Amino acid sequence: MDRRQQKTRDAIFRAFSSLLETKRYGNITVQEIIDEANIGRSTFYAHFDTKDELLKAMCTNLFSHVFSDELISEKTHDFSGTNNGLEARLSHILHHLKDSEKDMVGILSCESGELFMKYFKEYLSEMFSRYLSEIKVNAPADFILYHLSGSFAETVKWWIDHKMKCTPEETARYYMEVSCIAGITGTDE
Amino acid sequence: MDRRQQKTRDAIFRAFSSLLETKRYGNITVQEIIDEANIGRSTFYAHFDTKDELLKAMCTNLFSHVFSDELISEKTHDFSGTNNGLEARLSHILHHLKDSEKDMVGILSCESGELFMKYFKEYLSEMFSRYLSEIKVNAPADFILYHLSGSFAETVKWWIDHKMKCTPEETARYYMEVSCIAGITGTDE
DNA sequence: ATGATAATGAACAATATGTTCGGTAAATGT
DNA sequence: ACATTTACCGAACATATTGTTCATTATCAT
Repeated sequence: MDRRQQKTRDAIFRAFSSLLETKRYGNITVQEIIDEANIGRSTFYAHFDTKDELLKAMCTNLFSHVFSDELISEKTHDFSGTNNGLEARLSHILHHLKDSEKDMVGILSCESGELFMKYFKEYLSEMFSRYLSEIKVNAPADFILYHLSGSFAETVKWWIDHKMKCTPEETARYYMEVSCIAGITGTDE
Repeated sequence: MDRRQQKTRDAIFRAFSSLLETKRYGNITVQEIIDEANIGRSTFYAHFDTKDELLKAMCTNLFSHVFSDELISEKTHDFSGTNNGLEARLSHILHHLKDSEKDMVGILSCESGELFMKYFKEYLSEMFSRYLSEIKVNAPADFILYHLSGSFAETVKWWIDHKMKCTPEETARYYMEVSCIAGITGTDE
């Protein structure tokens, strides 16, 4: 990719991220992003058609990082043996999220949080579905999946709202405590 | 309250609700609400300073209805005896929500859902706090509360996304199944 | 060096915002 | 029934945002 594109793209992301720290997504205008990023009007629209697409791109960036281990371990199928249980995996995800703390706090602010959570849950749902067969709960499978993804996403939100003061391990522990999957280890087969 | 006020207020609510059926909250303009409600520009601003306040007012309306039994039973303290357990209470809330199905679907659409959920969880959190002492889970109390409110709100969302095809009772049952409060009855004392 | 690609900035029409104000119609209460 | 209060209207207003276009300039890749 052209260095110039990368540069402006980064500038836009940074500007957006910075604005999210002080304003709600819905109240941020394209104009402000342009001003903050210090780029030309037409340049912005050359990169993103809408504000929503910018947010989506940002989330995708983040998740591709956060879930990168997931994808790798899925591909190499080497997560069956050692300490790759569900709880450890959740800790892992939280660790990655902590790396992006600054962005997270902003993105999760109110309205944009809705979109973020939506995308986040999609990733989570896919992950949890691998454990579904182990779960013995008398409810529809899609409800269980919805619940697990949703409540873990909520856990992350709680964690961030509390300035990530707990360690990822503690947080993952709490989630397991409160979840109906307490018995699941994910270390089967 | 002046009949005229009530009339325009209703018109605004109806217009807003109707718009939410086809558009996302963030993409709805005040202008559209004005046109749909067929009122004067200044009239809208005489009622609501911002779009957010309109949404908030709508949510408050809804919840005061949905949680009305809650408040009554709390006041009269007569929910200790018979079938007033937690599960029954949750069913009750779902029943009330079903009455407002049309509004719900709209409000929950994406961005506005975030605000709706926020307000909803505040009510739920207050309700769940009454059961907190009974819950034996090794995690911070505020986390548990956050989790219970959040996951029940998510349950409602799931329910609505599925066109409320399950009965409120089934839905409440699923929630209890999947929740860490399965043992709680709420019929103590 | 040069052709290709990206950023610029200004200008554009179209729309949205939030406010003001005199006039009109309807409600209230006595 | 009447006078008074109150709400609505609608037009006009300055201001801001949006999304697009285009000619110009700067930067990149090779």
